[in-house]
Amino acid sequence: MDNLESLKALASLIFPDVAENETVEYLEGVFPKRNISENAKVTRMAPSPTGSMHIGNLYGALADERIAHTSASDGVFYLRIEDTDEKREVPGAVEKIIKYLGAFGIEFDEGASEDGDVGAYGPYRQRQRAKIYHIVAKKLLLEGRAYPCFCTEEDLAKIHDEQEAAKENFGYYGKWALHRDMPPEEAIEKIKNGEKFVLRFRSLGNPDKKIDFKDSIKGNLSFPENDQDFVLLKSDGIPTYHFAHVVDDHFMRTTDVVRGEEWLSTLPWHVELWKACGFKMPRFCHTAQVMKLDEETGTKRKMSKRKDPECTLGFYFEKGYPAKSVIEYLMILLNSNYEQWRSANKDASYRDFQFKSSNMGNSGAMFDLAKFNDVSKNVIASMTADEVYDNVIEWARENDADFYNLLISDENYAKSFFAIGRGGKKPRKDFACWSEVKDFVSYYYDGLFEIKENFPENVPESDRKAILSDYAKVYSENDDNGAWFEKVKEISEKYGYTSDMKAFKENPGAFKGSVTDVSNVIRVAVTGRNNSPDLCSVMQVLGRDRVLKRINAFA
RNA sequence: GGCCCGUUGGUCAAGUGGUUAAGACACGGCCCUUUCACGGCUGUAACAUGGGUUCGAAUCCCGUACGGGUCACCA
Repeated sequence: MDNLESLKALASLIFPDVAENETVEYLEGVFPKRNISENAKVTRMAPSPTGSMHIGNLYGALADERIAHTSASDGVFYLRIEDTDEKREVPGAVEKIIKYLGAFGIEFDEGASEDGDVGAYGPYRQRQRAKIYHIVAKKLLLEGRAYPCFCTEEDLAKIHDEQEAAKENFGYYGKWALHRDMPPEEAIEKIKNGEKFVLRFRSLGNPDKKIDFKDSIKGNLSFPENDQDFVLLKSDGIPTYHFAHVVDDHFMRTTDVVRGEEWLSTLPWHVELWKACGFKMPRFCHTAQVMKLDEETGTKRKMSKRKDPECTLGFYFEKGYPAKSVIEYLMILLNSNYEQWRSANKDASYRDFQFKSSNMGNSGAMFDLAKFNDVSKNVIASMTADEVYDNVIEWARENDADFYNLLISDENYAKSFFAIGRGGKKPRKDFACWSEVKDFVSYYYDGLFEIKENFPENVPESDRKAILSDYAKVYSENDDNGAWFEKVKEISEKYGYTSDMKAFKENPGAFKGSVTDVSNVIRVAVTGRNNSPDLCSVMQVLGRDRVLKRINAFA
């Protein structure tokens, strides 16, 4: 090859930062194969710091984390920041990502962190890795697998238009690849003239040929070989995703690339690039997207931050859903057999579940808020009163200062009403998130107490007054459930409301009403509503003064 | 439009040539019950579609429709 010398000249012109001895072999030595057990998997989360996190990011992160940490005790899950797009970068996004994931209990073994990079395979922020990409790019250039392209945006738009007119595939490839065969001397001259350029991959693929590929989730796939001369390095010398992916996942020794299925369409690019670089490909898991039913069109679509509030992670914090609820729900979406396992292992940590990428669904699961609420109710139902109290005040401190002050004004009081119906075998499932709590417990506080619902309609006002004044006389704060109900029954019978529920059900017309009506009279007076947990327990928590005051207000 | 992926009740799904086609959420009924919640029992409801292959197809093959993804110096 007589143009090897000019190729070398071109390479040193483009990569003045790469020294003679800085080669791919050198990098192999700097980032050696990881010394981990055979089954151990290395996965990564690789977000771009361009905006707020959404549920899809968390879904992916959880999949990555579980795959690494269930593979072996020394599996590695790391965080790499894909900050190659300077224009779209949002300041502080990295910290936010780390904070949010931490709040959901997802922690990294290595990579970018709030205190800088941790681990031997860094740096973990791509803009700091420019030299590494340049070393690999130089090798590709010298081997004829990369070339500079001087097309402007307008040139590319023109190609696109021509392709559209000719009904050919879009892109920079084959005969459309204008600068693919430019002699190195000419390129050198253009660069010396200060012309802007990108570094493109020189594809040797033939789209008439198919290649087979095995994905850990999708199974066997088949697609045409790549023929696109896609961009490796942008004009600022920073790599595109495609090039960064191959270089980083190789030198960070990722064993399993877990990413969204939107990457499936560029997989042929990556396959060819891995080969061209001479790197051994990792395994790939292309995960399905979290979908949402569009109310307007009735069709499935990707979750959208604008249309779906539950899409952003902030939603869960604002509503006060426990992080555990979100994780539980995502685990159900991620691994189809998780729910079954959970019902057999109620108290186990989700970390004890044997996660399998082959059990991941291969079509997009719809996010179902009703189902999620049920999951969350189960999570909260399994908490102790103390845990509920701690969680509620933590949420209220951020979101409802008045409620927070009420709760902390008497901790034991609050804990005693959270304890009602809790801890038994069949716990109540009253709320799915902490923002629902206030309305549910408002009647425990005089300042929030109000009559929200009407007294039973079939009880005339005169009866109502009589019932309440009778009950006020016999009420004792020491009554247990049995004693309490006996008193209610007695009053019921006295005023013609039967306590024989069976008889009442068989022939409701024969009675003025039943003991249900009588207890509801008391219930409305005491709680302001028709529904409440066990009334006797509620009154025990409220205490003698509040109960009598409220009853006497209507007696 | 090209390429790729997908399609089992309203939703999440099990299922890999022979099943009365699981289970969960939601919805209805019944039971339990002082209301609500919980719990128990129970009901309605599904293999997108047309052709093949086969004794036999949700399952294998081909076509069609529909949905999704992608076609940037974004990831």
